[in-house]
Amino acid sequence: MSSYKDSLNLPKTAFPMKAGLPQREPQMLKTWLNDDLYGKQRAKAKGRPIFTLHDGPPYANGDIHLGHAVNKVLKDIIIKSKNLSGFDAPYIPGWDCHGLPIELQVEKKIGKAGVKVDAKKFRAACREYAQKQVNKQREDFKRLGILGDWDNPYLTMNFQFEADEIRALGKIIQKGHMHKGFKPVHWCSDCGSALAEAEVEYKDKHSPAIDVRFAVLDDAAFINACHHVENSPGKGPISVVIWTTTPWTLPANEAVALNPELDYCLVECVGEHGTERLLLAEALHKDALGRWGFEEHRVVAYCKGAALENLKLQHPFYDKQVPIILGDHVTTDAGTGAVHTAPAHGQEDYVAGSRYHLPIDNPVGPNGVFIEGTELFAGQHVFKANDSVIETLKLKGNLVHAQALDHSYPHCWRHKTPIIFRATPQWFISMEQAGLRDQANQAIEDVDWIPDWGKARISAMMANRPDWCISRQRTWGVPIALFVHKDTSELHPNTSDLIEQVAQRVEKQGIDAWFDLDAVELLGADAENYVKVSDTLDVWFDSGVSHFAVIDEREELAFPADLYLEGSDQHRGWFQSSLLTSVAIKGRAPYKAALTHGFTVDAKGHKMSKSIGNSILPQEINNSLGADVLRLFIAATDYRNEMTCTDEIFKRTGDAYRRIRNTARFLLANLHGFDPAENSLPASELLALDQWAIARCDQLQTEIRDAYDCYEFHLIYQKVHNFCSVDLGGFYLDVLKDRQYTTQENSQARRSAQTAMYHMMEAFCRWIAPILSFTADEMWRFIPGQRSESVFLETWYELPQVQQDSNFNLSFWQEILQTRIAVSKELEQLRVAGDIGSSLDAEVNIYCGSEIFQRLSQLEDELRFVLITSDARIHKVETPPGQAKHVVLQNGDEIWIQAAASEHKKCVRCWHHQEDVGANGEHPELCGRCIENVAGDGEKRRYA
RNA sequence: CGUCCUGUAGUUUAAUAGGUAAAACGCCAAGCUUAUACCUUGGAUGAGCGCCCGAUUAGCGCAUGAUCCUCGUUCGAUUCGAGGCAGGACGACCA
Repeated sequence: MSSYKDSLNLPKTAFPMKAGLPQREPQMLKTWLNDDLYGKQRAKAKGRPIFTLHDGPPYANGDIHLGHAVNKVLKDIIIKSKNLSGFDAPYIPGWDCHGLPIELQVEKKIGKAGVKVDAKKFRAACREYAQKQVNKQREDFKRLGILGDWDNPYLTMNFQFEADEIRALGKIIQKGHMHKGFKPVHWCSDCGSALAEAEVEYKDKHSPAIDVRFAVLDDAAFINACHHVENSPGKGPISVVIWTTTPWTLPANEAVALNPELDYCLVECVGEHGTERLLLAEALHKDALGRWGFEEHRVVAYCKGAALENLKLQHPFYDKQVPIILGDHVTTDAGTGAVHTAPAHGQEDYVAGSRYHLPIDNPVGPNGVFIEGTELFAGQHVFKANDSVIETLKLKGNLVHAQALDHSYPHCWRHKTPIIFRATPQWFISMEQAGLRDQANQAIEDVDWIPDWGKARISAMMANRPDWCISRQRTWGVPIALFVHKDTSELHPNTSDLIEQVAQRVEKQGIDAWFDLDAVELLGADAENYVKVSDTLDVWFDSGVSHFAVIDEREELAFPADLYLEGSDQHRGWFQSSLLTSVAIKGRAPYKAALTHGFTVDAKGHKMSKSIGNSILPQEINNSLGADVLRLFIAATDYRNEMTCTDEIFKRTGDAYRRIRNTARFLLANLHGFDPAENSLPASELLALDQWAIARCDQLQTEIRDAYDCYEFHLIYQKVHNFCSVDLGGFYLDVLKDRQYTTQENSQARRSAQTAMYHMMEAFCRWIAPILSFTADEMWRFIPGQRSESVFLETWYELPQVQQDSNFNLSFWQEILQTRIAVSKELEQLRVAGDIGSSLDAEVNIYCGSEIFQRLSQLEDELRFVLITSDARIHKVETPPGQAKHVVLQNGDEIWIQAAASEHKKCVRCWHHQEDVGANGEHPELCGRCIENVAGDGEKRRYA
């Protein structure tokens, strides 16, 4: 009996069932890197149309998290699928290397620049630190199976990048987009320098809170503006009352802001100043009057804030007049609904002030002391000056009320002292000056935003954004390499040439070339009239010019990029900074399409974060399930929304992975002994079922390629997984087993099946390669036949054309499948009753009308193989026998099924129950078919 | 506080100019032992409330058939509109 087992062609393969990905992947990776797979891929793709996916540089600080993995893997899937589609799709990874977070890390180690170490040493330490971070992150990215030019990434701190960034700035100046202006920044008078947002912490502070009169100059005009006046407009001088907790900012007052929509009321009050009329927001007037404690008061008139725009007010202690302006930032949370506006001392005030073209005069010096010439307060520190201001207000009779208040206030994180807002000169890229906003809006139209709501999002941001302040007062950054006149602040007339000269030096020595530069070297005698700008560029400018410093510089990339792909936070970040610089320099967006993905969240839909402790590290998954499972998860999830990450989901993904792997393994195992060059059959000689399998593959391949082209990877996962379970496991491969195992090794019947499986394998390996990269390339080496060293050097597989025979077309097989399902249900009944075990223990009779009979009988006596029963007969009848089970198929066809255990003996070789088992004395345990296969010429199959 | 996005069985995803909401996984059971740490077949449950019981398993009854909730348009809404809830992205505010 066992001797017959040896006569079967059982599956055999060295491709392991157990993936062992955590161990196997690093080995595979080593091979890729040692063999320079990426370089070989580039060489092979040379001359094909270029597809440029330009990498957005992650910040070179800290370990990578799941979000990084999602981003990089999505990029990698696209790059790999584009290469398979016949593009030359290179991948140049990048890193963002300058900026505050690195400075802070380095400060912790060696101290603050300019205090404990000199700036040059500090920058060297930053460079070294950034490089270490890059190296670390690079290893983690590689581990995910991402193929790219890891030996030549772009770093924003590369000398060439730094030089090109300065050139890019030059171009933007040339096109007239830059201007110098003032902007209030967080300022610590103890540090004597600007603070970044991250260096500010909020604590409670004890401040004076005062209400101040701003007298109205033209009472008549004011009363006229009111929409409702009581019987009498009242008596006494009219004032607008503001409330502030920073009295020291009053010297810089340039306006009083009202909310245009808000209702204001004029209140006649009688107090120590006699009778007067005060304006304040109606919603706050009860609170305020309670605070002020007037003996008598009544409302005499009402108006909207909008009605008072541009009326002039008298400054409470200076001889100057300031306008009433309007702004939505004015609220009724506290105060009087009238906001004292000092553009030099507040972000909101600055924005409102620039809308009204108010002066931004800043009377406060870097040490927090009022500068010389400041009337009344020169030489006083601002917080000490609060009392003087209050005294002055009292003297002038313009103090309505004063009290103390505890509130949250920004403090310097180093000195723990309160900080101030102070207007300082800064460089801007103007949105209007040379029409940048309009051009950018136009450029947005020409980009394909995926998903499409990305367009609305970035448009809204573009419409609202203020001028881009590109200057920073930092150490680790690319310099704004400009010379300005020491008196006029004008740019040097030769700025364009000078920038190029500086860029050439930076190209050789890095940014230190600028900081070390003696102006005389470039300007000669003129140097004494000019100063070197010491500001650095905003790091968003760094990455924002990568289209200029990387895409234009690298010959393997093409401008504009076909695709930028980042998280949806980058609509405000990199997508925007890149768009603005590109439009400013080149007049168009740097990308044809911008694709965004969502963020990783936990089971409850909460964002993953270190502090909550709900984050899952990619390294953990690599080491437990393997990077391919992580990649499969990323592909299987619709990345446009938030991506939920839980242990259960990863476990399910692992299950799905095993299904896919094992299906491939079974295909490979059945290709044992098959050499495509020798043994494959032309499509026309394949059995009908094998032709169907190839046609089905072809159909699926079209769907998969479409899905790759639309970046809908989750559909690919669904389709491939369903194909493995439903088409292959549940049907084709199940049916094939008998033919594979029992027919002669080199028979047409078996070679036909192997030919189909071989083509299937070639195609299948490529389908999954962009996603399950390690597994696909592992598999690749087990597919028989001559082949290149990696699937990543290939393009999509061209499946042989099978003719769609009208008798055996897809709908025919659909009907067979339906019949099979119906028969299975009947067999299950027998199984439950204990009549049969395996389906081969049974035989079925199918009764039907003549039309269906015509179709089903096409398979002749091979129908039993499709049904995996020992016998299957079709009967054309008018009235079926009563005990047959009536079934209506999906297409509406009616059949009647009768199934029963076979009464014949079981052939020990093929397990079919046949009448002729034992008929041959030499092989008493075999059926006739097996005897033919063991001792004769071999059985013939035509259909299945 | 503003702009934008998302919400379908336990899980991941489908679907419909507005027309029966589907698949796979998971779960339970069986079969096979010629894919064997695999594979096949079948099945149930998918939302609530109540009853029975010492408790479990099971059983019974009512209502109802998985598109976040509520309204609206419609013969008909998962789909269109409005409002809410929850989560997310980005920003603003704290005078």
